[in-house]
Amino acid sequence: MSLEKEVKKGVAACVKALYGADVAEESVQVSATKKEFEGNLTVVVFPYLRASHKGPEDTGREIGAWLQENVPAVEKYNVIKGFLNLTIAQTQWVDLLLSISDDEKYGFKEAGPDSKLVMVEYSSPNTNKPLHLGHVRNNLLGYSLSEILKANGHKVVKTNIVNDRGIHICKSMLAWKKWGEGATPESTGKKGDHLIGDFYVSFDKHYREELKALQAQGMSEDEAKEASPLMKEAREMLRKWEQNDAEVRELWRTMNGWVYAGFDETYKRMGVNFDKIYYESDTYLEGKELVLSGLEKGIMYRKEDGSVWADLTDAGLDHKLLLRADGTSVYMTQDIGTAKLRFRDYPIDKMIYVVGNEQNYHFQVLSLLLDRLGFKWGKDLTHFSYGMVNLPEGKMKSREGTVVDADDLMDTMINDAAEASAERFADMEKEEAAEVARMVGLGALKYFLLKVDPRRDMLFNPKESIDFNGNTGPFLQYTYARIQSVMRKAGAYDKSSAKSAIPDEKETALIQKISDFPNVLAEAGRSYSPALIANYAYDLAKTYNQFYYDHPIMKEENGAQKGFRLELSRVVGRTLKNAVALLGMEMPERM
RNA sequence: GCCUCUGUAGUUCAACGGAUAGAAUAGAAGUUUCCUAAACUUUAGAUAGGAGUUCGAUUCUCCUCGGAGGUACCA
Repeated sequence: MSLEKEVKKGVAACVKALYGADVAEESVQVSATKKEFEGNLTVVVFPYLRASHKGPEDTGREIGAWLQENVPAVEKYNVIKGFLNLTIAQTQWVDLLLSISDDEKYGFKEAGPDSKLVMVEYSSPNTNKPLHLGHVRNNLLGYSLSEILKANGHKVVKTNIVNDRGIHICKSMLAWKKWGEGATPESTGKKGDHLIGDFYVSFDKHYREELKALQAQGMSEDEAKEASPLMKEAREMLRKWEQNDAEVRELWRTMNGWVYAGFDETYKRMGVNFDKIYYESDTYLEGKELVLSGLEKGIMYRKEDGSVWADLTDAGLDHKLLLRADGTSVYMTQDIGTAKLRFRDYPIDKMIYVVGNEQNYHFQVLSLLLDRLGFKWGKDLTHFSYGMVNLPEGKMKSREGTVVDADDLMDTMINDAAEASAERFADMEKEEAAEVARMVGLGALKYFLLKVDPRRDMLFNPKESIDFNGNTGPFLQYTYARIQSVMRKAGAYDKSSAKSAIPDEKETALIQKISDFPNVLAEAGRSYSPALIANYAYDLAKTYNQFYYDHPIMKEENGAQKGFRLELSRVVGRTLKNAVALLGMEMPERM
C-alpha cells in the first residue's frame, strides 16, 4: 500500500475514533509537503473542524498525535495553520523503494474481463492534402490518450475515419486531369499526399482567377461563384462519383491510393497507429439510411424542398440539416453512419472523439442524435476537444501558405537535433547517431505539444518553440541516458545491500515522487490528460538531476549506500521511460 | 445578436477550493582535477478589472474589458 493511502486511511480512522465522524478515505486531502516545511506528507485538517469543535491547530495536533501512535510509518508531525505535516520514518523509504523495484510496469493496470471497451477516434484526415501541425497535435493526443487508457486497464480500439469522398477530393482530381499531365508520385518523386495537395492548391488558384475574371465582367461575388465553370465541373464530378461512374471512381481510387501511401509514411514516422480504419465512402450511405429510418420514427422531419432535418430546439439547440434537398448527405450524416458501423463491429462501452474545439457544437448535436436513434453510448460520448495550434502570425491558413506541414516539421526537428548533437555523437556509429537524432527531434516535438493542457489553444513558434534545454523532451531523454550510462558503468550490483542504506532528504524526495506515479497515471486516465504525465515526468527528472549533481553513485564508498543509489537510479530511469512511452516518446540509451 | 471556450512573470506553460502562485526561456551572477554541463545553484519578475460565496478563491457565481471558435445545406 502506498504511503499516501496509508495516511488517508489513518486519518479516516482517526477522525472516527476521536470525533465519531465518518469520513470517506478518498476525501482526505493528502499531498507532498512543500519544500519550505518540515515533513513528507501534508494533511489538510480544515474539513474536520466541524467534527472536532476545535481550532485548526488543536485539531491538527490531535490528529497528528493519533497518527504517530497508530500508523507505524508516521514518525513525527508538526502543525502549521491548518496543515498537518507528517514525517515518514527513514526506514520506510528504502522498503518502499524495494517494494516498487521489482514491478517493471509499476502503476500500470492490466485489462481484465470486466474492462470497459473504449474506442478512441483520432486523426480523421481529408484525403485532399497532407497532414499539418494541427493534425500532429491531434494524432499525438489521440495516441497518447489511448495508451494512457490502456495503462489504466481499459481495452482500447484506436480508430480513424478517413474523409475520402466529397467535393474536396474532386477538386484535386479535376486539377490533376486538367493540368497534371499524368504526374504520379513515381514520376515526380513526391509523396502522394503532397502531390494531391499541390493539385488542390492549383485548383483553388485557377478558381480564384476565374472568379476575378467573372467579377470583372460585372458579376457579384455570389453570381460568379455560381457561374464558375471549374466549380461546376467539380460538382459534376462529385455527382458522377455518387452515380458510380467507372472512370471517375477509377481516378478516385488511384489518387486516394497515393494519398494513403503518403499518410502511412507520416503516421509511421510519427509513431501512431490504428486498430481499425473507416472510410467515409463506406459509411455515408449507412448514415443516409439511418436518417431515413429516423424520419419514419418521427425523430426527423422533411421540409417542402425535400431536405431532411432534426428539430433539437427542445434540447436548447437548433434545427439541424441531415440530408440536402438533392438527397446528398452532410458531415453529420456521415458521422451517424460511421457510428452505426462501429457499433456493429465492436461492443463499445465508451466512445471518445479526438477532434478540435471548433467542432464542439457538432458533437453536442451528434450526441443527441445518436441517443435519439438508440445508441446506448450516444448520450455520454466524449468529445475530447482540444485547442488550436496558432502561429505567431495567428491562425494557420492553407490558402495563404502559412500551414506548417507535418513532414517538413518532423524533418526540421530531426535535423536540428542532429546538428545540435554533432559533437557529442562524434564517437557514435553513423546509424546510432541518426537514430538518436530521430528520437530526440521527435521527442522534443511530442513533449512540446503534449505538455500543454489539451483544451487550451497553444502557440507554436517555429524559430523559438523547439528548444533542447529546460522543460523539454530532450531534458527527459538526457536524464534517462545519463542514468543508463551510470548503470552500464556500474555493471552488476547487489540490490539487497541497499536495505541498510540511510536515505537523505533528496533521496526520500525521489522515492516519494516515484511512488506517486500510480496516482498520476490514474488521474491522467480519469481526466484524459497526457499533460499530467508530461509534467510528472519533468518533475521526476528535475528531482533526479538535483540528486545526481551532488550524490556520487558509483564512486560512493559505502556499499549499502552505493547499492541503494544504483537501485534508486535504475527505478527512476525505468519510471521515466514508462511515463514518456505513454506520450509516444522513445528514450535513447546514449545521447 | 446568441452559444461555447479562454485571459497567470517580457515570452511559452504549471497550480483536486488550501500554506509565501510553481517551472522553463530571455536578463544578471555562479558551479566541471568528480559517474554525460542538453545538467546544477543563486537572483529579479505575474493571477485583466470589479463585486459575491467561503475559515481560505488563479480555481466557484455575477458584471465589465480583451482573445479564440461556432451559429441550419463546408468538413
